[in-house]
Amino acid sequence: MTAVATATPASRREAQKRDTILRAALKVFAESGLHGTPVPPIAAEAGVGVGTLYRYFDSKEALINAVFCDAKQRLQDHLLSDLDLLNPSRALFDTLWARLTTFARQDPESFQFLEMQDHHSYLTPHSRSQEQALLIPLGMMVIVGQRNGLLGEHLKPDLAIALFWGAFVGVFKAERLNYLTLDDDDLKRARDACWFAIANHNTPDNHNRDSAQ
Amino acid sequence: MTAVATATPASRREAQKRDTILRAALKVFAESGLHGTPVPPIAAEAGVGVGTLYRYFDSKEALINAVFCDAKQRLQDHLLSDLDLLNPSRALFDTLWARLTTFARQDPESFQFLEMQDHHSYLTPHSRSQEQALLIPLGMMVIVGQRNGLLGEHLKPDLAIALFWGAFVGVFKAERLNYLTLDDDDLKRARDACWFAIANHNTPDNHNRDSAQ
DNA sequence: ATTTACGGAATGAACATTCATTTCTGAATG
DNA sequence: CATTCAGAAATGAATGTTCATTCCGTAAAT
Repeated sequence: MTAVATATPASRREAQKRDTILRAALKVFAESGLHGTPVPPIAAEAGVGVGTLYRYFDSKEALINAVFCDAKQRLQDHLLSDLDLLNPSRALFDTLWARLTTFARQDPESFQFLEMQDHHSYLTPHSRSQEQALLIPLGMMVIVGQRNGLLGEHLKPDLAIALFWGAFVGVFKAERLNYLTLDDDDLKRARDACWFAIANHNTPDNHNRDSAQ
Repeated sequence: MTAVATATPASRREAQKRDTILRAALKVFAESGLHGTPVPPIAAEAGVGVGTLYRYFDSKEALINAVFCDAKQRLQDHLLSDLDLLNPSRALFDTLWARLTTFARQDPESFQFLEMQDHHSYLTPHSRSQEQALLIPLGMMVIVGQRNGLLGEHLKPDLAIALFWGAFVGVFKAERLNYLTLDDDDLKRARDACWFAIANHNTPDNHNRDSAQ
């Protein structure tokens, strides 16, 4: 039956090819950096001609932005789907950590790409706004958690997130650069350490003055 | 005696110019990245001709390595000088945090440069070994701290360092990218959070089994 | 006077992007 | 059902640009 032979309507095939290129670009960028990577190797990795790549993306810069949005979106979906952030708990924290871990393990290229410094000079305002879609719900979660007495009151939400995200990235970066190997126990301990960093340490009587050094 | 008339012995002036170039390179690299940055702007920033730059450094790659070693050395000196790492205490931790903070504030270019991902592909074995000079003493400090019961036993030293360094970097990176503004109180709170992450949570009666999630 | 340092135009390699050409696609036709 | 054919898609050699590095005429140092 030819219905399946020509299985893919033109528009669908185009979308697929676009995706192939996106994937290839992510892979090559993660390996060799942004400025460092010529366009032809990306096209080769995707199995298309250079000209074809330029049919799908206006420029290398546009490609970088597309890869960025795509990866960020994937992270977002993976992290937040089916999660009730407005009911924070230790279990929710553990779930977030676990999801972050599987993301870093299953899609290391995306994870690494998102951590690159130098794409920031490339990003369009639209790409930048994509960031907020992840940060805002997390921020709300922290706020609710603080109201609940679950998380420490002292850290402003943005700071708590930066601390936590930084620690997570630091651990996986160290692993990637071979400063470290991580087994499952290590990951649980790291998770608990991060929890201690932001949780509420309620010896309810504490009125500790902070003496500067 | 003409020794003072030509106030700067040739070798000294050369060393100075080398340093000027190093500084300029650090600045420009921190602004525009590694691959992204042409050599001529570096020479211009240093106030020398391109040819001169190549008298002092064999290649752009050699320059990058030199900048890296220089910055790492500065960090090391700033962090560790006159510090007895083998007597860990909360105060020592606070001192380290404070020094890290002043480093990030006073020499933001070095701090940012050291955090770049993409220099790793450039580094010579010698540059790489430079890393160890910082990591090993810190690792020893963690080990002693754990023996003392000051730090949690559970984290292997490398992991504790990665966690702490990652969190610190995450916070300052967030500030640099304008996701965050940090006043002195925020920094103290972040410091305390990091401390909680790695400290020993000794309600001394704890024989807590770690129940898997 | 001779050596050494300097600068910046000149060189060639590597790159992002274009475009003339070829290949594919699928609707229309016999 | 086979053929045709116009338009869409794909291609990679060619183009102009940007870059790292060199080289040589000039200036400073000794």
